[in-house]
Amino acid sequence: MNNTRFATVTHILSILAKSPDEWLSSDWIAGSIQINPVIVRKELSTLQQQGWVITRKGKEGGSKLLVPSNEITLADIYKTVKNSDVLGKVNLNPNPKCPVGKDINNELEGLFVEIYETVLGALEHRTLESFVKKFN
Amino acid sequence: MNNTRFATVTHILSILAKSPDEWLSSDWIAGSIQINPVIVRKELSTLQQQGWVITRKGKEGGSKLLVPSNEITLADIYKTVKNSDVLGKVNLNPNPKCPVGKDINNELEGLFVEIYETVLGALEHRTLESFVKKFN
DNA sequence: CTAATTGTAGTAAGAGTTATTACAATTAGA
DNA sequence: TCTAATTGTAATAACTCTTACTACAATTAG
Repeated sequence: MNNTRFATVTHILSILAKSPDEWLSSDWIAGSIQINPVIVRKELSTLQQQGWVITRKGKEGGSKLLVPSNEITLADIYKTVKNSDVLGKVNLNPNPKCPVGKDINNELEGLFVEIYETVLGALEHRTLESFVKKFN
Repeated sequence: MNNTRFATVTHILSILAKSPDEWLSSDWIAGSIQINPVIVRKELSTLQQQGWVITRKGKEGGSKLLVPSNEITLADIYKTVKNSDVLGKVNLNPNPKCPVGKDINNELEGLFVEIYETVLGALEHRTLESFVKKFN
């Protein structure tokens, strides 16, 4: 991955988890991450689609966690933001007349799945709750 | 990662491993991957720096493996081509006045290292030799 | 009614990726 | 020695992705 979405979403969720009873505005959250509030609103929109967050419009609006922080794992977050494979992409048209070219994409894609599952395994046991405990 | 370098380098090494006694030209290799020969020459240049490949210029030139294919693991290849972390990048300037912003980059970077090592662990037991056995 | 806030479209700057052209340097073999 | 094939590498272009930012309609509390 070559973006900050995992970091941004994890930061947003951490802040929400620290104040589970307050409606926090996108401007306030953006001020902690020091990024543009529009980015925060876009990520909050995907977090709503996940069912993790509820958002209220208008004055005194903002967002809140809808799910206990021990029910969200870092693996869940990774699944939500992942947009590329750990080992990158396969080449589009390897030559089918070559013994290697003919089969390499099958082999690589199998490997990509295996590595993806390995990463999920390493993230599954870590919850948002345990991640947030480190901040005071 | 968001590029094809792992796939390309693995393809190049696989082809070299299949014909360990021949000098294979970048054009020939490029024809199997169906990418531009200049890309292949660039990757061959990094493979020479690794000490994995020897290249001969001029007419009848080309490249050959310099190391037995059971001494190169997919983890070695990943280390060579990796240019981003599995979980992406941290945000550049989280707010130090916020308890989360103050420490999140340390936490995330520790996590990134842990995931990197997990991926290496999953790739270490796979050699180029075993990978190449699948092609005929 | 007012002020604060979300939702979202549109645009722009910058970085990274791949393909491609071009050509000097090198080398085997006739 | 000459020729043809090949590597090494710089330069450029097209394309995609990422982030920042502006703008503004829609919503809502007080």
